[in-house]
Amino acid sequence: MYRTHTCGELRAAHVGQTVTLAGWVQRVRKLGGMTFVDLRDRYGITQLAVDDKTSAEIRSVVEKLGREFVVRAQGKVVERASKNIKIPTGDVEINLTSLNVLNASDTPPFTIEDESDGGEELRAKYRYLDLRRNPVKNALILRHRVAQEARKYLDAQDFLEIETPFLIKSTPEGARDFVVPSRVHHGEFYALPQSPQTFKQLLMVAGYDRYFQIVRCFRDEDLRADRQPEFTQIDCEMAFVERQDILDTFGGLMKHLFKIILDVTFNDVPCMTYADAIRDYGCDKPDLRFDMKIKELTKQVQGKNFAVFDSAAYVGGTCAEGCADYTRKQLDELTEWVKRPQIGAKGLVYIRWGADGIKSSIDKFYTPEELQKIAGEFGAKQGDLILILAGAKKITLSGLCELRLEMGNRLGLRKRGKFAPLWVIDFPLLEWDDETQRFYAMHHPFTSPQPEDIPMFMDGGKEELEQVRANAYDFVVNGVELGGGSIRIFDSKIQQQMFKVLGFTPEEASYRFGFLTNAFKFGAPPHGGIAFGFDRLCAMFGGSDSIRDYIAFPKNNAACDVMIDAPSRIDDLQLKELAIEVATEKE
RNA sequence: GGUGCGGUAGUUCAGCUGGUUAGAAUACAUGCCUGUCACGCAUGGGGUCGCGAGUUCGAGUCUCGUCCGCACCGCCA
Repeated sequence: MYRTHTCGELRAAHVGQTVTLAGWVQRVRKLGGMTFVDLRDRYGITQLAVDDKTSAEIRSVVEKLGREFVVRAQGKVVERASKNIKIPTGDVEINLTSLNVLNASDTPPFTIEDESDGGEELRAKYRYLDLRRNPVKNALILRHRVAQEARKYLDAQDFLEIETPFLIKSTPEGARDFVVPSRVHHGEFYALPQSPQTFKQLLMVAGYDRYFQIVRCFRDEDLRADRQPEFTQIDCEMAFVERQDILDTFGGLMKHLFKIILDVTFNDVPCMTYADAIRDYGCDKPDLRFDMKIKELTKQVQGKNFAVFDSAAYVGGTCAEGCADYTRKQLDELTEWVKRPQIGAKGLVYIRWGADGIKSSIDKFYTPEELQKIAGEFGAKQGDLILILAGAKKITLSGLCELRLEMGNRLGLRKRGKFAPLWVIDFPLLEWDDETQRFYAMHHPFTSPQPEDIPMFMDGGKEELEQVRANAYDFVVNGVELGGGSIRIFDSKIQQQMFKVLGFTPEEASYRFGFLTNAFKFGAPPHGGIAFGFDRLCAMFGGSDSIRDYIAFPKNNAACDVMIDAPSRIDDLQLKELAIEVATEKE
């Protein structure tokens, strides 16, 4: 037996016992006549003590210890002469009776401490060392707990966890697929699932009316701090449900997880339509921890000879409370901020309601009364600063969304520890793409239109189709999209119309999705579902904007695993077996 | 595909308008130290300033290119 206890469990109550511990050397402190060794494992740190009463043999072993050596230590638990209240095992230490080095270690390239001296790149390369650090370890423990709690909750509600295949068929819609060549069928390819979407629908046809899976999904798109090419979803589907059943069931799951993981209680999750979200917040995932609603001013401000406003398709603003004391320099800096390519605004108009009355950057064009009226739109009061953007509607609204979030940050309104959950509903079903001159499904091609919009969907023209709302919903917390889903189409006539609207010929539709439409001929129940971004959920629980530390072995910005050096070339024999030739060297 | 920031000791960084032998902290090594727990003290080794061109009497510093990392835009049904 390598050990009798872990390095995290010994307390004063164990004093007098002889124990064996095994772990990694965190640090050796030599004080001349005495030496202390911090021994670390997953569970904690226990101090080993060596003094002149310790055998010479042990002392010579201790002499040679280095950081991260793996050792096995045997000895008696004793009460410390000077206790360390900072760690749970701080009342005791081990008087060594035996010490073996199980394995030496090279000096690690960065310190294995909570505040490591290692940069991100280095820690990524030595991820197995980074994983020894508490912040990463705790993130993975948190992830484990969230997964277990989600399973427990869903199991108790009769959901079955069923695995679906990873080697599936490429679908043309949506994100780029990761593709796997077939050795047996030259020139043919599997795709890795972007989500188990069609399989969970087939499970509904099969009668497994409550399904879930904590499952890896793959999308070959560029990365972000909150986006990895392989990521994990809590994927769920139910049969014989309407939208409200889904919102209740999975709002319940979220409530449960927030309560049990963070001890945060929220009441029923409010609903907001997509149209309202865009109108009031400029985006489909508003951060509702603070107000600062966006107001449209287009009609009100036009016709006063201010060309910027007169030529704009949309003028709108937001009110930053208590910011009237912004200096010229701060306003200039904010103007530069909105003009960055990421925001893309042409400029920034302000109305400042200071102690000396209302001043603005557009005083030439608007009377104080007119400015006052604009201020009134926002319910502004003395001391407030109104920020206005103008331009094309879509880009201006998204600029206002970013500006609102930025001002929210500056005003400290986006507090950690505060959670504002929200259902966003009634998304548009379709999006027109000018480049390819066709509609794309905003969610996916199996999303049902809202029941009352079905007639419009079945025989509407382009204008009508753009108006059709989807029976889809997103779960948003603090401006982060944590999940989304929809009620699915189960009527084959509606599904055929969907394929037609998306520009598939019946032959194409049958080639791509025939397996699904065929299945639907054999008694498909009404069904719908949702998928939660599990990594994002964990990052939110852990208070991080980045999901990387909640994944044991994440990819870097360029989708590489720098530890194992993937992706990498494969040898010619492998290529030959797969009947693949690499066309151009990417050098 | 694009924008921004960064790349200097094992590591994290400083290094001003170009100018002696490129510094600090930490890590590492050695010695001293009997209650440390970020132990302390002393000494020491450690550098192709990412790479390649260019400007200059002279480049870590300026210019161009290139590679790498991070954040973001596009993209992500």
